[in-house]
Amino acid sequence: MPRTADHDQRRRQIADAVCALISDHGLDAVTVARTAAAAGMSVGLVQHYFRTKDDMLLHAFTTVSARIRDRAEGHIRQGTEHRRPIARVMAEVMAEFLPLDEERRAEYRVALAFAGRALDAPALAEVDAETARRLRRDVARAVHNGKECGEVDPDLDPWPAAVRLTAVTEGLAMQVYRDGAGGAEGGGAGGEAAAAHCASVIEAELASVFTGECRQYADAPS
Amino acid sequence: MPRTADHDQRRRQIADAVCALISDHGLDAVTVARTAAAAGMSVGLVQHYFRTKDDMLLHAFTTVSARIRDRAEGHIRQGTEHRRPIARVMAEVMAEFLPLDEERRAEYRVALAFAGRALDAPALAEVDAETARRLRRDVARAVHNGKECGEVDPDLDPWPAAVRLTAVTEGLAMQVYRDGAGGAEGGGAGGEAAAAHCASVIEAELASVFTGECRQYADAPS
DNA sequence: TTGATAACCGTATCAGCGTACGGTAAAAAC
DNA sequence: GTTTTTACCGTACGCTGATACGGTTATCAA
Repeated sequence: MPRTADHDQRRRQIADAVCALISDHGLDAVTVARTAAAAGMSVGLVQHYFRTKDDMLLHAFTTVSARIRDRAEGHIRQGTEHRRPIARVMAEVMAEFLPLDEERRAEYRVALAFAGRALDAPALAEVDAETARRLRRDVARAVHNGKECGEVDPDLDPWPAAVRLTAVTEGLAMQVYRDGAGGAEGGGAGGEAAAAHCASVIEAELASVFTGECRQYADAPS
Repeated sequence: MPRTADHDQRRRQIADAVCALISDHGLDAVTVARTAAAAGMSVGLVQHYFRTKDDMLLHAFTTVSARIRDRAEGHIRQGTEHRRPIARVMAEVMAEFLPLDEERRAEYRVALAFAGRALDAPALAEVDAETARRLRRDVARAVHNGKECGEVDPDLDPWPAAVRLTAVTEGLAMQVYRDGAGGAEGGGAGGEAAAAHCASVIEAELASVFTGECRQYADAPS
């Protein structure tokens, strides 16, 4: 066998370049040539790993979606392992989706750009829908689990609750992004005020679902 | 003075063509040539009314944003004139934003496409932010008015409430769009089930803000 | 009637895009 | 070393897009 290279590593490298370009200059600025330059390779090599530009974009979107998903699921898994109150874990997961620092803002820009293009690109739309479905499913599961330990009213239907919680999260993310873009930001004080503000909204929303105390498990020590 | 033409009518005609193209084939499919064809005129005439393509898109976005805004504000105005319970009026306004029928779906596609492009087009972003601000302001006002007639707890801060209500609306719109796109839809039964489902979520959300009965005004006769 | 001005058209121009393709270098197998 | 397969490069090609521009027609003022 001839000369070898780490296929996945290369593809990730390209996907990262795509994301950086989108975040910095928008999806329209993503060309194969620019992507290659940003990834520090030639146009031909990009073609070697992705037959078409659409393949490249799809892989980039799949990658970021997976990253976001994993972060959320990891949060949940760790929370349940440590037997922490579900409402607390959910608060963290929801906050994870808000573009409050520059890193999440970048990620949000990428996600939104792809969401826009997904309107007439079924493959992208499917990825988008799938991640949304999984998130909603996870939240619904969390609410359901909340019943068993007494945080949630046993008569509450988990599905509408999950829909509500994911909806406020997404909607809040949009508002945070729009407001943060225009003016305040810059220093950090404005951002933190916004964070506190959001936290209170999320808290209010969670309080309408997680109405009881966690009676079965004690909070983790640290 | 020479040959005259209705300037605003022409510009609206072009904006409509842009929106139709976006809704049918996405923002990337919008070219000056195609827009001209869709509007039934020549490329040169489009240029006569818009110096650049960006001007054209900006005007189109401004137009649709204004339309959406006016519809919402009209709803509110009419509701307050008829002395209807504020919670009912808000429910209608929020439902107005959900892409439940094909008309709103088309509008939603246009709005989302522009939102995506707004990420690196400050002029578009400003329009987007402005409409969001105004909507939130109107909702906050409605909540505030709710205090005077007894529908809202006097101690409730209208601003976080408005943020919550607009956030769920936006988030719900996204979910409705994504789910409706993939499978069910088609007939209308699925869509109506989704509508009922959404209504219950909105109702739950409104119930957590409008906790009292409207004691000052009677409901309108018809 | 006759300019003058604005509405309107069609096309040329030029840049930037995605992709095809021929070529080179390197590493594994023998 | 030779061969073979793959990683990788640079460029040429075809196409499409936005914009520039010169020309034509219709209307109003004089």
